[in-house]
Amino acid sequence: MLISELAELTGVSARALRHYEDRGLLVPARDSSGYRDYSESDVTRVARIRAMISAGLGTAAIQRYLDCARTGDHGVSLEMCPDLRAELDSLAGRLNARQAELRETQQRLSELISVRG
Amino acid sequence: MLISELAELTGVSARALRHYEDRGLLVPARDSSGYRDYSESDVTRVARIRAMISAGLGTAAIQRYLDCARTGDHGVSLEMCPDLRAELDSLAGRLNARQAELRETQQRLSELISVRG
DNA sequence: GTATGGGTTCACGTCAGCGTGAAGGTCAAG
DNA sequence: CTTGACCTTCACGCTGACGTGAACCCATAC
Repeated sequence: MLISELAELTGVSARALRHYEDRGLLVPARDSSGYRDYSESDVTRVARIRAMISAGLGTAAIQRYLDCARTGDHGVSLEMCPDLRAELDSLAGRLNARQAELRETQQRLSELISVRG
Repeated sequence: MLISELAELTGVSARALRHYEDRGLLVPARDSSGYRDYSESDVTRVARIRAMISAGLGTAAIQRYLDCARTGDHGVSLEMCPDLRAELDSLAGRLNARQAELRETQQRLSELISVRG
């Protein structure tokens, strides 16, 4: 199918799909005139990519682990690959750190507001 | 005093101090040879700048409101300027939104980890 | 004189996932 | 033939507080 069709089906912009190709996440076939030709299975592949992005994974990490992912009854899950567990734990740690920073920022902001001059 | 001295006193890099000057937040005098010549009061001014940055304010907003700030017994506080209240409330709203997004991300990540394949 | 250890002003790099034209080829329809 | 709606490949813009050389001036000690 054409890129606009896959974009429609997945709700992901055509630009984003091209971006995924640049990152090596989703490399479709090409027809005789150079148009990208996506398969049906690419719909679920895009879903996996989106799930991992929304979980905070970068495209580089996604490329390393995308083939560990599968779509099950309860949404997207990941078959364990070596190092994947560590990578995810690391990411969770960074998210927690960011969360703590954000709370600090909110705290300082509220002080700035409430203390008054 | 020289830029390196102020940097040492405040713990802010010389590059950052020059950046603040570019943004119009801290514009020191110059000596006969063109060197930046900071005053003692610039130490507290840098503290105010850092406090506002760490509260999530951008340099543009800081420039508009820096002179509303003062250093009191309980840290940095802000004298109210017109529009400042609204600006801070707006910022607080964005921080809350970011916080919510982050929690969503953490949620999706934990699902990715716990569901298993 | 010169080897240092400052200082100065540009100005691009960083981090990242796309948005957004720009310039031009492809193809079904009027 | 000519729209017009797609497609293609660049390649800069965005968000923003700095990091990091590059190339050059200033001052002090040797």
